[in-house]
Amino acid sequence: MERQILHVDVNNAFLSWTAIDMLKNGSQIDIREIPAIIGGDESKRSGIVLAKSMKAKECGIKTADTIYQARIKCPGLKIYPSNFKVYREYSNKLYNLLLEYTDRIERFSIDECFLDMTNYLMNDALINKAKEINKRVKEELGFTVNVGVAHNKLLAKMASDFTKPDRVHTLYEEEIPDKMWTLPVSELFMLGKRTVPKLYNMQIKTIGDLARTDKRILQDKFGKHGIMMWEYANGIDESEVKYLKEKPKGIGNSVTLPEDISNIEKLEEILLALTEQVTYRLRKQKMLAKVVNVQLRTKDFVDTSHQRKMLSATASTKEIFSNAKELLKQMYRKGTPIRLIGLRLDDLTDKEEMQISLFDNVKDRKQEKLDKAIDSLKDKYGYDLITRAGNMEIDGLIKFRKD
DNA sequence: TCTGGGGTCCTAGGACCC
DNA sequence: TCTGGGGTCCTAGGACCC
Repeated sequence: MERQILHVDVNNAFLSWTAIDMLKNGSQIDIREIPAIIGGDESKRSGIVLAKSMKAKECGIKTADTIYQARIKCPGLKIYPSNFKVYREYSNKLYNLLLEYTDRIERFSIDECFLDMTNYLMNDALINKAKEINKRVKEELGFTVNVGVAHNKLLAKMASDFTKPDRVHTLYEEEIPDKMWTLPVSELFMLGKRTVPKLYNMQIKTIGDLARTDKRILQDKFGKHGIMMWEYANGIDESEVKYLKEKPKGIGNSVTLPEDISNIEKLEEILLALTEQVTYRLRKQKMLAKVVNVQLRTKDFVDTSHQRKMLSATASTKEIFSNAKELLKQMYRKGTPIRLIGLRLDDLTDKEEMQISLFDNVKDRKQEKLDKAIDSLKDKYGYDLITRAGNMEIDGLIKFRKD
């Protein structure tokens, strides 16, 4: 049976949401109407463009440009900081409105949703629903969305990416040659800046070129990725709308340091603060982790990571930190200036499913109680006030996250 | 005054086993 | 004297997404 899928994509999400939040707080200007961006903080060495207004886009500013580059492209550019708390709020408002249409909604990111409307509607009725969503979001929530209408997720997503803002587009199978094959191959979902030049060398320049390429040639050159890109180019995608909330597969946190650090003791202190934050989130998920991963980025942007599988899954701050510390020691070359340090936990399992380990001992249980006690203090008095690193300067680097 | 942070999935090579 | 081969697990790194 043919499926009916919508993809709802907020136009310039971070910028639009910042704009209406500012207006709500009495701002006289609508930053959607001027050359403006949402950017990181250059003084914290995270100065990149997160979102741009149409006028900023006309200057040639692209997402992930450095703010430095953006200012050169567009003198007089206005720059505003991001505020994820606000973004989550508006994202939830959108989600709640969409729930009136179906509960089969996959929140693909903070500003994108897939809706499975199969069994609800025929083509024409669905297009009307898409138009209604588009109109209602604008009138009731104050920002605009693009809505893509198709028979699978890939085509719905490609459709919502056509002309912007505030539009509804369809992409049915018979429309693929006109609407999709004519586009440059770089526009295809999952084709990034590494793959596109390789395709260009093979004289594959449009999505149509890719669709007409022998699948086996792509498989030989790109493996599984090659099969996938061929299928996508031909509009084939059987993946389901994942509307049930899934547990995370990994949890991590990393920081770009205010200045490069070449001192392992200092790095360890930051690693402890990261461990505290990540294990706190892990425990909130009621999960245990088996794999610990430490990432370093040098001042020259060389990334390395080392990971280790522990003998048993754990959520203990102490246990995970001791593993992380050893990984750091093992990979850090003395004197190397470090720009970024990160900690990730992978191979997560639900805590309930864990058997009581034979090696479970009094000491471990004591640690668990300690973690629990600290977590509830954090819940009660605020995350930042209760940390083991106990160093305000470092604690300030690691942001509290409410997942 | 260059170049974020949080994820997911895949690959390739080595170790080890039968 | 030549040098199996499949399978799994582990680790490091890469590609892509928003």
